[in-house]
Amino acid sequence: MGYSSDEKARESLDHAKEIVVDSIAETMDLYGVTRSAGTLYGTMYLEGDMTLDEMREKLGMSKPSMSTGVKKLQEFNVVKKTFRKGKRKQTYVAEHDFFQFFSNFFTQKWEREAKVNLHSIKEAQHILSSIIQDDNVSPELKEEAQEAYHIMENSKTYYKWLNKLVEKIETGEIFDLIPIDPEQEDKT
Amino acid sequence: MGYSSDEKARESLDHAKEIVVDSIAETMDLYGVTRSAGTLYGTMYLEGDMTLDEMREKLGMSKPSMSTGVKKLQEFNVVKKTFRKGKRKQTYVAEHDFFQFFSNFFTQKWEREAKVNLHSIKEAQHILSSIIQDDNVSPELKEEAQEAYHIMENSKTYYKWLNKLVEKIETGEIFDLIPIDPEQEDKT
DNA sequence: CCAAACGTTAAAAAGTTTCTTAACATATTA
DNA sequence: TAATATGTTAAGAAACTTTTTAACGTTTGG
Repeated sequence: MGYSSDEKARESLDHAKEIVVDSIAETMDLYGVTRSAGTLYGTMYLEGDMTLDEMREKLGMSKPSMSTGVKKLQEFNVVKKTFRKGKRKQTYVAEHDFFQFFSNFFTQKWEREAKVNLHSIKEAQHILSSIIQDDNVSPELKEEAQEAYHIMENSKTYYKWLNKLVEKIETGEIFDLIPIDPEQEDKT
Repeated sequence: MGYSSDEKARESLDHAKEIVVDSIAETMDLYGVTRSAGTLYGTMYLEGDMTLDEMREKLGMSKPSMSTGVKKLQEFNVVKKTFRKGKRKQTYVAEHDFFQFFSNFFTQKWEREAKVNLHSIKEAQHILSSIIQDDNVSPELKEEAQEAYHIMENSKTYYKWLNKLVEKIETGEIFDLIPIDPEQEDKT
């Protein structure tokens, strides 16, 4: 039978994976992804495509948790449904290109940030304009309105830049500007 | 006495500010900043420097909440202590340059992400190497270890790129690569 | 066509975070 | 030095989120 170390090796191997999965979960937590969703992503990243039941067994959690977790990850565009030939169960696969992950995750948020804020600024500035143009308003209030208007106007520059950044990322142009370092030797 | 619209104007003005503050809070929420911390930042952004008591009054919350909220924002490097001459109370000021905000906020997180994950990968790969080199381990396990090793090795490329991105942002080089659009006329 | 499998939704429970009140330590000024 | 102001810490309460158990509808295979 041989392979006397298999049991220990299995344990070490799982432990090694765990270290990285935890680490991924911890860092995703920085961006507001819950720990369990992060763990789920990390696990799928290392284990390849999985069914809900496989996830449940691996993480020791309930199936509905897996279902909602996967759904949340799908919303972030970092997990997709797949089909495993001949299998009845649905499988899911994690985005395994971190550059794509970065792109999907952040551009979605930045796009939203720019859109939401530019919209509010428009609305607010419309109100402020009325105040500024109203002759029955005291100079003090007018000035305060002017100042707020100006601050908002100023911030638009940022949101426009953010949209540019998003575009550069979505087109992949960002990787011309900031090149990806060539991979080095696999010194196993 | 004149300025017959002042009362209404005050209300409109506050409402206009509120719209933008809410919007800022909502979008900061996307990155894992709590709603109240976001509101605090937004308020300080529009109102200028404030004392804890001014914040408390403005947001209708307790002073300890303001204290911890400000502290959290300081951790993100987007709020700083200031001194208001002649005043005893400490004042705080929000980073009012959103480009600086972006820089401070994201580079901190990306730096941490790269550091934490590269460290775990190193640790995990060390374990995996032992398995791969152990002749008492079955080929199946070895292969699995190899595969995990390879995935991890591969992901290092991303973290290195992230560090490059951080550097480009910290040095401001990013704004040569993706220029900030010149501001346009203030068409009040 | 029936029985089992699968995934999701709903409601309840558990856990976590945020907020407030109260107490405390430090600094200021009268 | 005493009294007050200021900011923080600690403990408890409230609110919110996550997780689980249970139930439901749909699909699939015998």
